[in-house]
Amino acid sequence: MRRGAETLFFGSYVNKIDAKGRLATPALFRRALDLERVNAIYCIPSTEEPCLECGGVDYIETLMASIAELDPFSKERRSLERTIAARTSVVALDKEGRVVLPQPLRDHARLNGEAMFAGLGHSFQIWNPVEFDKVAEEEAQIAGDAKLSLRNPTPLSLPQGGRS
Amino acid sequence: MRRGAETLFFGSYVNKIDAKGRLATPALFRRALDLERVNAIYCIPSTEEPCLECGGVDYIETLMASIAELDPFSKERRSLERTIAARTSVVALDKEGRVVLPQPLRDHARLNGEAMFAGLGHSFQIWNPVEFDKVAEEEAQIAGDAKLSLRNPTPLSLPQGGRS
DNA sequence: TGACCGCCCATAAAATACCATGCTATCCCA
DNA sequence: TGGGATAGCATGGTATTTTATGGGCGGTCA
Repeated sequence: MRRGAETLFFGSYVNKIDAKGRLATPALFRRALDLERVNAIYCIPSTEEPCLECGGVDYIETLMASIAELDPFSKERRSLERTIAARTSVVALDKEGRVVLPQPLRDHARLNGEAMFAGLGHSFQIWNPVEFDKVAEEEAQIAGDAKLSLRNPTPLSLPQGGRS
Repeated sequence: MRRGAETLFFGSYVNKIDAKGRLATPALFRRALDLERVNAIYCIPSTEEPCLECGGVDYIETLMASIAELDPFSKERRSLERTIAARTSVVALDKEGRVVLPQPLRDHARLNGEAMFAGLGHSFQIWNPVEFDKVAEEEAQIAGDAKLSLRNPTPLSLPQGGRS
């Protein structure tokens, strides 16, 4: 089982979409994906934002597994199955690691000339860079407050002793 | 699991940044990093100061794990994931233990000719030495006061809570 | 026919591996 | 105790590989 930070998605990258609609997946993300197993990424249009929720086969399996734990006849389960499984696109990579996003996905994320990959750990998102910038600032504000409530907060800046 | 003082980051070091942007990681820090597992350091631009919060794979995993404990659908969690995972750069070391910091990181920490590594125990920071000196005096004052109130006045016991 | 898709190859720039040098602190042995 | 050998480290330059990006070509399906 692939576990550990080397299989996580970190950082953000802006790549171009060429005339044929091709978009290079960042090299670091390709390494985090288990492409040996399935040479594709799984994309779900976000229900809340103009972006795509994406991940590799591990990601979609984890998602489906958590749905499977719900009561088979519950309303939640059925609506989750519809909004997730049915809306998920499996997008294959070419030999150079590029994907061609189906038109509905491109529309949802309002993509034109370039696309931004934003790492989220076990998954990542694809954004129009302009749209991402719009939410980034407000985002940082919320995160700044939330950070204080973490059990293991980010190390603060107390310098230890002098310079040697 | 690697736990113990030999895996902690202590001391401060100033190294040069060469024409290609390469920067040697201090040898003692390299030993504290678990480079066998992942040959890289993880760098996050500090939201509060012109410096980079850095650590090895253990550091980022601890951070991500504490975020993972939050409600998966809360706004706080999403914001933290985006401001931390998406802003984190995974920077590989070359055979000599040097890193090349991406331009956005160099800009954030205002680095030019040289960079300072400041140990923080489980993580470390990278500063422009000049900027560091600006805050060092004030910080030493706070740390000095805090130490007086500790029952075990060792650097290891400095609470990670607040720089108030 | 024409839009589209999967495959192949080309290329420039950027990232990375490889090799070399000089300095410093340490060790060893006379 | 002193001085030469040694090992580790920061640093510098060069070669090789990756990576993002561009385009071509034949097949397919409506």
